[in-house]
Amino acid sequence: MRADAARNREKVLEAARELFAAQGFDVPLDEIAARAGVGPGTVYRHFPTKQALFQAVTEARVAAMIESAALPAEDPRAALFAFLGRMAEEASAKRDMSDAITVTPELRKSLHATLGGLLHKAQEAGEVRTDVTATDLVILMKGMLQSLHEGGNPDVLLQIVLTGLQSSRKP
Amino acid sequence: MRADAARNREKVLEAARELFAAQGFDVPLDEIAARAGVGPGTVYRHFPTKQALFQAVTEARVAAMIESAALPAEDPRAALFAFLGRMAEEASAKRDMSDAITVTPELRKSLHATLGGLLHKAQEAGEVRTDVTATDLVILMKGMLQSLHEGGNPDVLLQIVLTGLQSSRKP
DNA sequence: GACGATACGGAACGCGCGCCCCGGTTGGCA
DNA sequence: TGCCAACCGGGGCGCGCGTTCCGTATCGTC
Repeated sequence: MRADAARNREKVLEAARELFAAQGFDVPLDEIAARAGVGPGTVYRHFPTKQALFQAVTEARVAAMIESAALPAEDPRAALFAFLGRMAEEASAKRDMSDAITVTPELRKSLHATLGGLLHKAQEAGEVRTDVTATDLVILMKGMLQSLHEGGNPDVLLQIVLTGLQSSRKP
Repeated sequence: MRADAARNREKVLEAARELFAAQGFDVPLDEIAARAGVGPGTVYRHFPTKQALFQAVTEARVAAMIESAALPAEDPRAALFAFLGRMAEEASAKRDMSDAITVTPELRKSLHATLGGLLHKAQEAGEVRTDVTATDLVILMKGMLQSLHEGGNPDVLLQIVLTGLQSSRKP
């Protein structure tokens, strides 16, 4: 690959990172190109489609999140809740996290699998209500993450969901 | 107004009711016109804009929901939860309920006011966590209502939110 | 320094959709 | 029954956006 090609590819990725994070998947591709200081055609030389560019930007962050979930094997409930908290944190800072679940089937599947594992362990330990499925959880989180961009208080919303997930053991 | 004009207006409303309910606000207006058996121009003779048609379809249902919230003055927590349940029920049957919050500022304000009243009473009674605002609740509900259309189990999702809303009184 | 391959920019295309306009038609009053 | 106003249908416009195409510029090699 030619030197300037590599440079432009990096400029495009940089611009895409910023704009996807600020405005989500819906940002026009021409805007990304303009910010990168290149033409739209150049973007398409490096990425076959807008979705591919989006995936290139988001999949690393999602992968990092998922990896971080595998580390601590202590309390299953804490592990699940920490992961959900991490998701909320990421999503309230960058608008593309919630879109990633919708736009890219691969990322959605990865998240589904990870959440499913954490959820199952927490349920086996009797810490989380057993009528929730991994699919429910992904969907609920997607809704909540989107809510974060509309002015909802992140801490409160997350707390509501986390509290609601816990098993209702009658005192 | 001429007789056939009134008839067409009703046919448009009927088609709009069905299609907005099935597909949400994003359904093309031409599709509504086709289903009503009229041309797009006819739709615009009766409603100045697509949004106006949407509002004409949804505002009656929202108003009915809001009225039903004023009736029972018993347990404040039950009143709030019943209303949220009603919202969830309506939204899982008709896809336009969640869009109504987004698209029509008036309806959003009505809902905000109603939810605010119910929430405040329930909070005063110590039944609901006090760090939640009416805005948070509207936003959270909107996210949850949208989640209902993506395969989430309505009962479970609603239960999670309702449980999470309750005051955490340590047993 | 020249030449071929590679990459660039941006104009242009196709498409979908909200919205408008106009020639033809229909309803209801005199 | 005839006439005018109201109304209808649908073709068309404007716009935004993803994507493609091509003439031109640039890189790297001989």
